[in-house]
Amino acid sequence: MRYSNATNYALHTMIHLMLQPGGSPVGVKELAEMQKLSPTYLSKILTKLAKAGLIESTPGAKGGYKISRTKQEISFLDVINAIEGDTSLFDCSIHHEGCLIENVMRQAEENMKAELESKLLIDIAKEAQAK
Amino acid sequence: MRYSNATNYALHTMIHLMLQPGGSPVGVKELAEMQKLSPTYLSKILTKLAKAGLIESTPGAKGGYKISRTKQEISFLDVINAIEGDTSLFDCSIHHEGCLIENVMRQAEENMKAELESKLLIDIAKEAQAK
DNA sequence: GATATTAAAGACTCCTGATATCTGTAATTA
DNA sequence: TAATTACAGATATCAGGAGTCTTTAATATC
Repeated sequence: MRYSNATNYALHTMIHLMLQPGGSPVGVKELAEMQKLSPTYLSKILTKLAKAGLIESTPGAKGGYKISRTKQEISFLDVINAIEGDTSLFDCSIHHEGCLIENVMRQAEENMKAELESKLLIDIAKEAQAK
Repeated sequence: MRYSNATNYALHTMIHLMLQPGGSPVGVKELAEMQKLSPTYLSKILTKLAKAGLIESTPGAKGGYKISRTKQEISFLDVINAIEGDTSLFDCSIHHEGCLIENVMRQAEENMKAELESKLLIDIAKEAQAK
């Protein structure tokens, strides 16, 4: 099991948008070329991010995408949930109520999610810019 | 993304074997009926667990499977690694060296793994038995 | 208002891996 | 020897990931 490629693309795209000077939106074509993806495929990912409220889209000429929320608010977990959906890593289909094994797995999952929620994109963006 | 059903079956089987009195092995048929699986399918899962050194198999009449390691040593992570393989949840295929995003994801994964390594099957087995 | 530009949405294909069963073979013990 | 079991392999099915193409809707600029 592993996170999908789409999540990887989404994270990189978000970082890139954050490093964009001014409020001018960036077109899908430009974003797609950077990661060597087809614009239509990346569009699907961007649409998910937009529906989650992480970015804003403006159609038409000179349109594109830009960060919508205050940059300081967006965490890794926000992006992951937007793409993967917030499903749980483990469901015990055998015992339908209060499986002890499921409890342990859920607890471990929470530990990971907590870490991902505390990490903000803006910090990584600044770090990347410094290089 | 989620853990496979096989991991779920493996965990439940391990707990069951731990609660087995004495050192007598348990046959596949009995283990399979309990989880309503075909014996051949469960055999594959058991083989993985055996190759990982978590259980031992004795063929022949009155044969079956039993816990091999000292019970106190086996953690959730041991079982998961035996079934899922030791893969990482996130690989950045874009930047091949030192991706900042990958670093964050790996750190979060470590948090989860640490929790799963600290949880021992024997504790859950005892808890289940108390009920 | 017409046109060019861009995002949005849906249908579609391809492929991998998970899930699961059945059959047959080899090994071991009663 | 006969019964029981592990073990390997082939097969079928199904879901989801990955990605492309086409059409539709919205916006800005001339």
